[in-house]
Amino acid sequence: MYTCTQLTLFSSRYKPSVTLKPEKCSESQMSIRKEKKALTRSALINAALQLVEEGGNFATISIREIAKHAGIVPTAFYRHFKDTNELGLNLVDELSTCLRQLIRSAREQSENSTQLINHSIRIFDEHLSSHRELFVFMTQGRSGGTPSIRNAIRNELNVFALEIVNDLSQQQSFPTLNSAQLKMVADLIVGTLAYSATDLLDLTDNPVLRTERLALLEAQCRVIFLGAAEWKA
Amino acid sequence: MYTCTQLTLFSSRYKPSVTLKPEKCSESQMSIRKEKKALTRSALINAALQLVEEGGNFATISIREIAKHAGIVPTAFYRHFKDTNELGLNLVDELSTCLRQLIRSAREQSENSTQLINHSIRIFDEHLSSHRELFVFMTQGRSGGTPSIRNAIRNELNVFALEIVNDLSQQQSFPTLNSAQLKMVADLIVGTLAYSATDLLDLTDNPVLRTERLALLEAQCRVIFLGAAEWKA
DNA sequence: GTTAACTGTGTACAAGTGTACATTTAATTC
DNA sequence: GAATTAAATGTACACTTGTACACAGTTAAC
Repeated sequence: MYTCTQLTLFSSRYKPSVTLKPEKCSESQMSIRKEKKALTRSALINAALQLVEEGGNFATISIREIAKHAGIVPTAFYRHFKDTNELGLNLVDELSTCLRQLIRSAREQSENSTQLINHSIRIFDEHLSSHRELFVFMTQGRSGGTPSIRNAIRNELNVFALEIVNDLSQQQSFPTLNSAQLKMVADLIVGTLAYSATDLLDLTDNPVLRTERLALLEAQCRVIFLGAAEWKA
Repeated sequence: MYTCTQLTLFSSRYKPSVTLKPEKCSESQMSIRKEKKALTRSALINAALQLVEEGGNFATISIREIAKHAGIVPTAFYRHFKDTNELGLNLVDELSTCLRQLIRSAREQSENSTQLINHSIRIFDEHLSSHRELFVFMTQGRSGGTPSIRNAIRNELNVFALEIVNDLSQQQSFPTLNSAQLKMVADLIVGTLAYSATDLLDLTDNPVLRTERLALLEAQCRVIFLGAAEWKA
């Protein structure tokens, strides 16, 4: 249907795999030492995410807690991160990769664009479930993180919105809108998704209410699309 | 233009003044003791809000910190609240009053409904500034608070949305929508406002970007209204 | 006026925190 | 193989935290 040509948006940034596996580093063979370091590093990242998912607030978890969960001694933490804040910024990088995967999955499914909203929301939902920890971190951090983390997350959501702008303009969903107006609409969509995320993440073990919430989100996206189509300067 | 007749929604709940003054308790003359207690109680509440506004995360501030800022000894905290969580639930009550004032102000201004969105957003903006602490707490707590605080905030935002439904139906803004559909739209509006709040609160000392963000919010609300008008089952 | 109730004080302690520093262990380099 | 480098350990210390407990000072009740 269309090709991914927004290289300019991302070519400058490398992000590690979101799978959080021990950083395979595929082609380049690492030295054993660096390999082990990368291993405990992602153990720390995973420990932090796990603690966040288990109900902890990222702002309150301590270096010692993280280190314990990662199976290392507290002071070893400093070999990898200066701070919990610095670790948090790395979590944002994981989030970035995850969001990009989300966009890619949504694009694959959107061949038949008649049910575009349906499809996209289902994919969003699946990502919420399969990367719960990251999205809990995202929703927490966007308003409750340190200033630098808040900014980093804001930035990722902005990039996400720009991706949506790209898609909307390539599919000519709203021919009457210029790119600034498309961005405005995309921001509204992203905001609505992010806002819903908080609710959905809290409904993990209540399938009925969760489905209801998803239906609400879908209707709201439809309203946004209807409104965007009607927009006049 | 219209009268406030949604008594059924609120008649069962009393909320203290949001001004956080020492709980005047107007008509009933309190005993001196209870009066003093109420005084230090709101000193604790104000201390917590101040700490939150000064950049602290509510989840991380300690009983000792709050007590110190309130000018009492740490252990005296327990005479008023069992927990920081219990204090947090009281902050939600303050928030509730604040949101109700917001609705009321918006209604007073909405006599000429031609610029309804403009007016409402300006009022929203003013409330964000004059009750910064409460809204910082709200955005933090909605996704990063304890489960009970998250629920309490969710509940308040739901009540807020119901108020909007009330207004929309009384003004017959969208004659084609039934009340469930109006609620869906109101939730979208509330979500968009809440999402924007996080951004706006971070732009307090950057008037230029702040104005931009407000313009974005206004455009987005317009999209929502356009879409709601176009909605068909 | 005495007694009882209650808010706020002061002390105390065990548990948890960040982090400096010296040490051990293992991989890389020569 | 010896020397070097770096990751992880272990110990240590000065905080901060929540909270139990005994106490003091005031107000309320009788």
